[in-house]
Amino acid sequence: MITGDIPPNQTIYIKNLNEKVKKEELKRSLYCLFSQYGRILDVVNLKTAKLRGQAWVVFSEVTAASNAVRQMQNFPFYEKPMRIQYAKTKSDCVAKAEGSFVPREKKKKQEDKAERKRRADEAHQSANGASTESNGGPAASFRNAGSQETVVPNNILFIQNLPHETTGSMLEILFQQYPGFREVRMIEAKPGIAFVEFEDDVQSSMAMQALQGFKITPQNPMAITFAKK
DNA sequence: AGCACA
Repeated sequence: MITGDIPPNQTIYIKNLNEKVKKEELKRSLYCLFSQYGRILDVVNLKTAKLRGQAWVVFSEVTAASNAVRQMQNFPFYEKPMRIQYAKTKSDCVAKAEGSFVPREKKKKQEDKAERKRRADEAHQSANGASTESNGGPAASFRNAGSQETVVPNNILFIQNLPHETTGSMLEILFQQYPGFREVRMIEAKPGIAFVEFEDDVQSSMAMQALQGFKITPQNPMAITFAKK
């Protein structure tokens, strides 16, 4: 098992990422791709010699991380299958949120010593403002959080809950703005649904994330899932 | 392969 014996963590560690992708694009793509599993607090990616090709995605819940580890395992992302594990340690943004953040200074020598020292300091002077800052990234959204059903990615999206008067060209306007768009297919006999095809799974995932819940009318939030194979 | 917080 790829996760080995690493205990569950709300942060996932991803390796085997395509190192040619620029950092900002990679972070944005990871954000889009993984926000289907839950609210994302942070995405960390460094391009140093030791850390390129790897990233951390911090979820607000461990259950979201668990689903992501299982369901996105080996997902082809920029030509390379993602290898996903739980992170080995707590992310700084999580520690900050719960007020236990200790800025690291030297190496990772004896950090429980540092922890003790911090506690002592706090006892003396109890003025410690824990700042909860969230990093940049596209607008957050969470859906499917905690869902147990297995998501099988597909380059074809299945759209439901459309108003019956929706036309193919209306959907085309919406979906063609996302890279990899191929075509919209409506089923004459079945109003309210449509299929939208992209070149690959990554691109269809991005469009799904971007347009999930989009309302053509106030009563019709789009429900987008991957089409069944 | 590589577990950080530019």
